Amino acid sequence: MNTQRCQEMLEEHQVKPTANRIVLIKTLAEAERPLSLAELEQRIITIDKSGIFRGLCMFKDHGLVHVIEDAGGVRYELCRSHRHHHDADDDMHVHFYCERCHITYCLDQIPLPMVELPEGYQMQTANYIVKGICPTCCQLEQKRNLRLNIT
Amino acid sequence: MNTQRCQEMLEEHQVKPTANRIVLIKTLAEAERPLSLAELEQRIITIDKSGIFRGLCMFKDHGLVHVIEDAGGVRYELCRSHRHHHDADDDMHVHFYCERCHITYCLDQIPLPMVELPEGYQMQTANYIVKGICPTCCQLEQKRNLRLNIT
DNA sequence: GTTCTTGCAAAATATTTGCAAGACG
DNA sequence: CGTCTTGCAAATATTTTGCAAGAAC
Repeated sequence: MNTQRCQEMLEEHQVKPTANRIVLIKTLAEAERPLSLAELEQRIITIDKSGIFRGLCMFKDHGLVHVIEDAGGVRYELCRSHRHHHDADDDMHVHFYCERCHITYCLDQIPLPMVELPEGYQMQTANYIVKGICPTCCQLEQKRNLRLNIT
Repeated sequence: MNTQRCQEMLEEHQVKPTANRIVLIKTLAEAERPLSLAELEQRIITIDKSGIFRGLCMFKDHGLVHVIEDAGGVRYELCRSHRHHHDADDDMHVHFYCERCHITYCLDQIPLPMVELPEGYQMQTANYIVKGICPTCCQLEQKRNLRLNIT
């Protein structure tokens, strides 16, 4: 996503487009998966972690990012939906957390299956995280097993 | 769950039933919702937090507890399924995290909707957390609004 | 000027480990 | 004995805040 578009996106969500925020949203947009605060820190050496943190809080409050909690901690992902703020949005998909390599994958192609909540519960958002072994780690393991059998 | 049953449960899962572990599993069994390490610490004053932590790790490794990550951090819940260890188990249900009171509710009656994973992903377990406002907080808010209107 | 934003340092939390003493068999 | 378990303290890691300097308007 180009700088121009990032700026627009911030404005659409009533967030003043400062230089830092544009960098932050751009980084999130370019990420292939949800990133933790620490990962964002690594990718954005120009902004202090407290600045990244505060930016993420602001984005969260304005419905710009999804917050995903998994075994690796809290991760942030740019929200691509068109609704704003705290409404349930239409860009929710399943995530996969690999217990081996600790990467959280977006399964964009799998929309969140909806459930009927009991009376009185009001949904704002939801997270569906499947945990297990990712294809890469599966393959590695298969190779390793093969090697062990041969030896 | 009585002490006897707790002990059996541990043994069924190949965990040596020490006094501490029986207390821990009993506390989990009596909990009406998944508990965090801090909450367990409050409820079990006789065991040090490191002991609780290590107990939970052991239980996790032996398939005795489910680990649930939500906006309130990591929580543990006794697993009532019959399968052991790392297999996907049959006691998975949806949870609801209240953004207002920060309580995580078990929606026991709602089983986890299953999704078809892309080729190569191997599921071990899954978490589905719906976030929003719980019935109690909803009601409180309605009352508050009512009051404000009258005033 | 006034308000908003930022970086730095530090505080507050939360999680995890080392180690020695004790329990268990 | 030798192994496993436990409590305590401390190390790590993570998240969050206070504050003063600077930027934006």
